[in-house]
Amino acid sequence: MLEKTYHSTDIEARIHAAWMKAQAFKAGRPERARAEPYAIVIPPPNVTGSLHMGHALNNTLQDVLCRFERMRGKDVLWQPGTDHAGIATQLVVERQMMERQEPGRHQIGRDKFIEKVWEWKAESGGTIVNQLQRLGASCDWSRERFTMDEGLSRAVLKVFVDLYKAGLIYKDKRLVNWDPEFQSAISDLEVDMVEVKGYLWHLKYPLKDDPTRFIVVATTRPETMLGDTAVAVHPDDARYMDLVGRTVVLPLVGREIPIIADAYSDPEKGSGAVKITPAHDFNDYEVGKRHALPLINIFDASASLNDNVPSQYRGLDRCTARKRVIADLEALGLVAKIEPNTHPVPHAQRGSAVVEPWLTDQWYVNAAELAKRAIAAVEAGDTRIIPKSWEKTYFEWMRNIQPWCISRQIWWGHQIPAWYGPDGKVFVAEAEAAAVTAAAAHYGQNVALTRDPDVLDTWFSSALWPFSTLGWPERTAELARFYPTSALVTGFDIIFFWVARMMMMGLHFLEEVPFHDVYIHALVRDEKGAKMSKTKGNVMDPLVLIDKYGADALRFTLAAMAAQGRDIKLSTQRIEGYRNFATKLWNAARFAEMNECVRQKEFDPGAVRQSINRWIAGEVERTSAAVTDGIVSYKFNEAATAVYEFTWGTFCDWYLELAKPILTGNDETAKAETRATTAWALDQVLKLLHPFMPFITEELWARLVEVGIERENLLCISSWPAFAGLANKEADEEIGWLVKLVSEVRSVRSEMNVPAAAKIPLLLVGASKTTRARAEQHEETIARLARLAGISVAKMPPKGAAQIVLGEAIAALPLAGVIDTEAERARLKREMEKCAAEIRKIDTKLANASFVAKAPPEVVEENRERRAALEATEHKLQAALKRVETAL
RNA sequence: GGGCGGUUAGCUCAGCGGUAGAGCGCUUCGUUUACACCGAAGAUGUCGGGGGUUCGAUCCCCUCACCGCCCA
Repeated sequence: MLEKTYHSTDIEARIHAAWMKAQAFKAGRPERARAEPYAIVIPPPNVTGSLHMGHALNNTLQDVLCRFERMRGKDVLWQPGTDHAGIATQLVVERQMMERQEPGRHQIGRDKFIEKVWEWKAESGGTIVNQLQRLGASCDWSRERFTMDEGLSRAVLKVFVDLYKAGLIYKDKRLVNWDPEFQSAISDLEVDMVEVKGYLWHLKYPLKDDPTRFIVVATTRPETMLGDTAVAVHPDDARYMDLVGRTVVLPLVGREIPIIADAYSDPEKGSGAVKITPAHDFNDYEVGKRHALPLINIFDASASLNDNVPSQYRGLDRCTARKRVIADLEALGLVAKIEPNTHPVPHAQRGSAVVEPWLTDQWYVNAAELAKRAIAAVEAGDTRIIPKSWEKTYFEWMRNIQPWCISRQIWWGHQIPAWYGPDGKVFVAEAEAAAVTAAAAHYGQNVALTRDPDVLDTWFSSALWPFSTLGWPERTAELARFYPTSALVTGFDIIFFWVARMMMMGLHFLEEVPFHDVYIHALVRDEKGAKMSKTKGNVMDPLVLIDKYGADALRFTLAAMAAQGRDIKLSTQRIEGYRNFATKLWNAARFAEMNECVRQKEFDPGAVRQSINRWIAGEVERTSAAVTDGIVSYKFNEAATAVYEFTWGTFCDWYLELAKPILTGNDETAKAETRATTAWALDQVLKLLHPFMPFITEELWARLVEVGIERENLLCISSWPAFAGLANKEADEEIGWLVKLVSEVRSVRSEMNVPAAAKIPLLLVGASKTTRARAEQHEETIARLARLAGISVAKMPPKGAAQIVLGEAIAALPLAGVIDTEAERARLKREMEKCAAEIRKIDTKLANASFVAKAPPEVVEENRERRAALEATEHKLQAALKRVETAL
């Protein structure tokens, strides 16, 4: 016997264990060898990470897809794993070493340090994997991968070497985002623009040929003036026309630098003239390239001033340098103005150092070349981006793609397979031996080689994820079966980093897109719409919510709110509502159990005779179609809503209520059929709900057959409901009438303040044969649901009766003595007014000649029919009102 | 500055050419043996403003306002 309330915490771990034991999520189950494959690779979470709300949404949606397709009979591979998160992991381990007051990484050396990282990984890495399991993620956990695994590392080496040989990887000196604290290049992804309150300094640079004349430049970073190599003005800026081509003498430095004309300079901003520091600003770098300006690097790796600046500034850090430069310029009277200014400053996501654009030698991927096919594939529809609006973002980025800097000056990661000879010549090979051989051939003798100390960007290995996890570069059976994968589900913030790069690599190395569909979902925000962040303290921990409301409730909430193109503002109230929904389902199952609604083998929903059973079968059919449509079109909210409404609003509110009189009655045939139908319909609910609420449905699936026929399978590998021909017009109309009658009677009772306990008679007036038959057949049910004493037929409504117009008939509730006649009169009047207003609206339409002429005939016809029906109702109401008024 | 998205019931959000919907909250009633994490009934909307297209606009187009995000 089921308990009265569903307790998620009691069952979730047990159900998860059952799934694991049955290996239910293993791809390549033998009985599905011929089934259609369906594959999703998880966007690998960071190995140092823990589950946040974004993961919860992302993985809920993937799980909905996977569980759904698995139930549809496909051979599903949901490939799990984590990435090695080079910088984040190295930081975590270094911090830990520091806390333990152990020697730093430079002291213990690279190999020892890497060992320590692996130790850390073994102990505390991948907690997110367990957390995903708590969410119910049906990944094939036996295939879990890590980007630093041997096989995946081999893939990285091969890709690097192949791309190098193809000239698509090369070394270059360019500006990169440099983290001076961490002393590594970092990716754009790892840079956050933070609005910072600072100043705009207006500096005066004297003209070389007329030191009494100055050009004023405005800057937020005055210390970089030591590296200026030009001043730029807008070509159309009349104020400076005569200055273009002349030179100024850079104060403090004494360097003579040109005044150039470049549209980059914004005449509206500051003074309209801008200093150009090509080695320390991305925009200036581009200007420098256009005008062949020299690049003067003034910082060392820790962003302190180097030997390229006058001696008094050497060795100063950025902050001190700024103060000194300003002080010195002020002393010279060269600061024209200082105004407060808020501007974005790049900060490193990890460690939050101010990022410095810095000129270094790094390895690059020629992304523009690889992007060509990635663009074409989306244009051709080989990969669909859903919702389509994101295509634009994808194309925009791909068409303006910059060389991809892939080297990082850290230790944890895939060390770049490049070796240098004594003269600096580079030998790229998958293994050192091959590099040595190549070097020997080149130099004509054996020479000592030094390996490039840098490692590759973590994203470099993540880009290979859709095929490296399947065994590539080996041509494995999994690769043949599951590549290209079916879908990738991710947030829009990483379209560029995952989607774009996976596309490039997949197309280059496998000659096929990595996935057919890319579903881009929204961001989860707090209930006020703010982005969740640790600093704001508004993060909602999914695990806390799972503990409190159950994984099913959290998942259902996320899915139900995952409307395309809109962020999710999550509130606990909503989760609570879906927790209640789980309890509702639990109690419906409990009711079924108490009434011995036992599953029957060979039950045929198309063969039931009772109208409520025929009706519910049709409703199941409609619902399963709606849920299926919703999921296949990635409209998760529509699918979730459809199954919710059916379960609560149709199955619980009406079907079970209508079934009660039969289940407690004496018609054994009807009772047996209704029991079987209830069991069947409940099974269908469990199935339709399973992708969203896997735990409770799996539990009920097992518990509902404690008596009766055993299940052949766990719910998660049972079959998805797909029916045709169950809908029955007659039954639908009959039950529709019944529902309407009961609702109207309840409504009138409530409005007339009839005490809930009072049982009153109902008289049908002017009812057709069909109506009378329906009333007779369902008398007991109607009486029970509407709390009536009985139903009979009458020629006229008795005096002082409340009257309900229902189709051709009037249902009269003789309430003489109970009823407030004046209230009834008001009620009828209100009803009439509503009718009349509708009729007026329709009349306006029908009186419009062009509406009748131009609107589709079926719309015109529909309006005519509606009008006729409304008019009939109005007449009946009119008559009813008259009767009430004469009684007054 | 460029681009994208939003503005619908008190709140959170669906809908998106032809009778405005849900959940929560609110009001009233109710312990009818599945469920008070419940049931029944009810109230609440110039669908951001202004133009336009259309027989008809919450929905399509233009424009303005406000909010948010991305890029520069």
